[in-house]
Amino acid sequence: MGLKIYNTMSGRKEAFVPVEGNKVRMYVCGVTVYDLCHVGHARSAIVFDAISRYLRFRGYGVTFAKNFTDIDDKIINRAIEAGKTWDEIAATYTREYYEDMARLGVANPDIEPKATGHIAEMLDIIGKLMDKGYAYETGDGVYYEVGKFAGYGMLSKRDLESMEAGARVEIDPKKRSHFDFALWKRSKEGEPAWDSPWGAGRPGWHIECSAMSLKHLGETFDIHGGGADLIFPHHENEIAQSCAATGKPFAKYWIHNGFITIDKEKMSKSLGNFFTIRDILQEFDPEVLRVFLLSTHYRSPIEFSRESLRQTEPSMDRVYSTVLRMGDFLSSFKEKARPSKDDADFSIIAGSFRDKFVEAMDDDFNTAAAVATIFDIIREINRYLDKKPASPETKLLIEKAAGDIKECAGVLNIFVKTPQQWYQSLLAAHKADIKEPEIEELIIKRRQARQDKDWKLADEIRDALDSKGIILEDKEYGTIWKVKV
RNA sequence: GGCGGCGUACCCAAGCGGCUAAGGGGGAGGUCUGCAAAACCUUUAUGCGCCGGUUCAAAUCCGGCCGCCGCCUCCA
Repeated sequence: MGLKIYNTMSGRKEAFVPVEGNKVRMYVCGVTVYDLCHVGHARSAIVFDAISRYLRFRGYGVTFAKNFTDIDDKIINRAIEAGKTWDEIAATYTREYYEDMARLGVANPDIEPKATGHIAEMLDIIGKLMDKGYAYETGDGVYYEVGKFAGYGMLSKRDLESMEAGARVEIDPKKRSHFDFALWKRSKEGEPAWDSPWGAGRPGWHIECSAMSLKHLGETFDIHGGGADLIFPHHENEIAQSCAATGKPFAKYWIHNGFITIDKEKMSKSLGNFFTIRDILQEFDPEVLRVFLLSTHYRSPIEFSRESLRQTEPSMDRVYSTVLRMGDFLSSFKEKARPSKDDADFSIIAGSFRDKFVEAMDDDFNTAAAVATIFDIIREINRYLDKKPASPETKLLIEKAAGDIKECAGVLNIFVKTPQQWYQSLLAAHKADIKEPEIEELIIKRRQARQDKDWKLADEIRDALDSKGIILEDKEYGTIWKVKV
């Protein structure tokens, strides 16, 4: 069994076979840098980050490109509102974007092209489309004539005729069809502009992705992704432009992530029902958001709420507690028993973990099922350690299990902190009314009380900490603190 | 109107023709513990929106119905 990917183009899962050898070239539509990102953007970024990491884990040589749309009407409008220049706005929100991504554990793609850095390439494609008769000029600029492209609608499964019938927007009389879209927009006075054979102007939205993917990944590449709302018209238009210009197939696999909803409605800027990534990270550890988003299959909608994020915290705490337990166990391990049936049983279970993880991810990047395999192995480790194993096998088995978890969870870039970092981060995220030194102090005080068998005082200290959201756990080697989740 | 998707326990969520319907959260009972916490064990859907049908076998396929959502305008 190999990797299978749901291809929007065919509407079904297909065996993944790269265009060339084991090289994978993928392009994902990035953000328009005119405002802070919301959790919908976070989902898309995290999903494709996990996909690219998994492809590498599977041994593919991945080239991952993700663009920035750094010139468009929203940026221009934002600049006017803010009394700044369009490129200042783009620079500001590009910087903010990187900050958010870093916190969410999203790696930078290999190539991060910007639209304004590819004007020449865009003009080249527009020229080809004009030469081949797919484009025409009006007083406003250059338009792509969708009726000329036979395959138009193949991705979004719609035909021009039925769309024309349902069109809800008034028709621009200069365009030959309502669905014709701008390749080049002639600029008005005061607007940013680049020279072109069709007058000074700026590019239409869709052409940038055709130009950048073509330049950096070639005419035909493996994976093209983005949010499901980009299927039409953005990706449909990219196909029309690219295929018409090159005469070659464009992307082989189309991957689209589902939306985040709030009260069942799509989270979006225009509806105003969004949380920015910043908003959420004020209250939650970034990894909580990441785990939450990866706990649902990437194509399914996710109903977003703080309540759901709060449900994610204890589940993660379970993993970190066990990581801590394994560390403690290994550092104090003493061999004093012969191999037993417990060792053998655990060996079999632990040995299959990695395969199960891969099986889940191979099935169209089923991160939800993959995360579940981590919880499975966590339970098995605890069950095994509860039996106080101490044979020569034991140490190796726990080391291997810990290593496998680290590797597989690492592919999703989750559970990568140390348990201490996790508790400290939770302490901050929960805005606990107590600092670490104070907690340590109280733990020492309580230790004395316990030695004196002053259970009343020991319990008072514990209750006091509990009221501040701190839980104490008495272990063989001492007492540790955790954040109540 | 056209196209697409969704409805699985108290909550979140896998499963997409065949082992007793994953996993997490929560609840109940138990083991352990000075007491706790954590961990583990047992338990919590004879059932997968409703009604029919196909099949030896259906959350899973087909038809109808109900409810919800998305795209068709910028949108991750």
